[in-house]
Amino acid sequence: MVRLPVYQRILADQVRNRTSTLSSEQLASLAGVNAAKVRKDLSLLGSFGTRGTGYDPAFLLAQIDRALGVDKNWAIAVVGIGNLGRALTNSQGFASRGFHVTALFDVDPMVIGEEIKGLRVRHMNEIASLRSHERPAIGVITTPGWAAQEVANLLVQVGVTSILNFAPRVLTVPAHVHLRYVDLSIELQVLGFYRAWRDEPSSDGAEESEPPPPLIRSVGLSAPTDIV
Amino acid sequence: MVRLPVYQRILADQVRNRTSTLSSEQLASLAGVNAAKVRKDLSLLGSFGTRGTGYDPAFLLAQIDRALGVDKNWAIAVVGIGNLGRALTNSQGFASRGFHVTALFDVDPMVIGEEIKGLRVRHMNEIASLRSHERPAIGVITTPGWAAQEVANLLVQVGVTSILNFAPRVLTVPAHVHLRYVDLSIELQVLGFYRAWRDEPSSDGAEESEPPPPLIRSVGLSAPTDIV
DNA sequence: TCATGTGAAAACGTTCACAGCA
DNA sequence: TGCTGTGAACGTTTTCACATGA
Repeated sequence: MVRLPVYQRILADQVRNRTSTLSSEQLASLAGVNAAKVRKDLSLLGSFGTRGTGYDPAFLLAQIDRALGVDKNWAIAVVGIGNLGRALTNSQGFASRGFHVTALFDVDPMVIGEEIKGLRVRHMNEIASLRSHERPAIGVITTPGWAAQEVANLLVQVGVTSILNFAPRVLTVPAHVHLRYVDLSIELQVLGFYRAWRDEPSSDGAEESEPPPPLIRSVGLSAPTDIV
Repeated sequence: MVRLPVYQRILADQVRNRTSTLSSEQLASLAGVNAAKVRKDLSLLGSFGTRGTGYDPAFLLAQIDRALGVDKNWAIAVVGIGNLGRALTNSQGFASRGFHVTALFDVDPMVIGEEIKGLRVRHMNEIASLRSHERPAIGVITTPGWAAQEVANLLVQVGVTSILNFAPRVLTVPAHVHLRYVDLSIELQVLGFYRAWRDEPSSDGAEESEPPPPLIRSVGLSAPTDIV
């Protein structure tokens, strides 16, 4: 299931390229997984391929879009208009995935009033007075750590029940709120870890004699980040 | 293993707060997992807790740091100095996790020459002429999609064997290069998906009668992003 | 007494291998 | 013939439950 968005993007590419059919083998190699996985994944959505031929990219894409609820078009608010906040707001990817940014907040007077993508950055305190059509389903926190909890509180107050937190803070929210953490530097760390383990096969004399542990196969995003 | 960086950050927090002991239960609740998982995870590193009491945050943190190779201090190059590239370069998190940015590249004449964190942004073509002490172990690609493959080629040419790709492109690299994709909007999508499934319990009449699938437990970052 | 550390069981995800269909 | 779809086998991760030790 976690791979559906990957297939989605690849298929969109293929549709643009006018590819008429795509085998599980091809799709797998583009996605960097094996063919069995692709077939298993897709079979969970239904039987959308043709035996002996493959999949029709456009049709398959439509099925995945439906499964992923791209039609939902969630409203999201971004709080913290630093580099990452801007990157996310300007991102092309959101629209094509069923999200649109409806409100931007910060506390910095230098930033408040600025227009990004036609939206004026407002002071964080105005979160509480959001009008219903701007009221986000999802709040994205890209503030420094010290502000994150207060932002979360404000978002919860105004009825947000899903929060994506990029700030380097563990947040406390009511049980009904769905909270995810993203830490970009963990990705790097994993890469480094992986490298250390692969490229330097126990060249270190002082290391314990333990053989390489099973180690990292996929990384769950589950912790705060410093990138703001 | 993928959770160690999470524990790491939480422990660092606790050390700052002068917490003297921490039970697996407490650590678990901070990390958003269950206590059994925490104990299993930590037991793989060794027996660092005290029965009946818990763990000493500082000591445990030191063990995790060691296991994660924070001492390695990898050199990384960031290619593509847009919002995300800046966010990553300015990130506090890298240094504390054993990374330091040694080189910045772009193609935009407006950006080339700019100084960020004491590093001058250079033209992408200069990747090839990197001096050995700047030569990165890890390359981070935060360019638009169209530039990503060329950047990857240059990085590989200069001997980079680990690449973290934020660009919305599937890249081709030699087999010995370790490549990871990051897609920030997938996190949002997952959140939306999860919400759709939780908050709207089959209110849709036309939906298949299938009960909510097991669904997403952790998200592997494994696809390109649009955020650049 | 209380929380760790750990075998054993259960759940889960991946891979295999092939039947079934175009 | 060629590729999908899928049971069955396999391996890994998570959970359970409790013996162990401070």
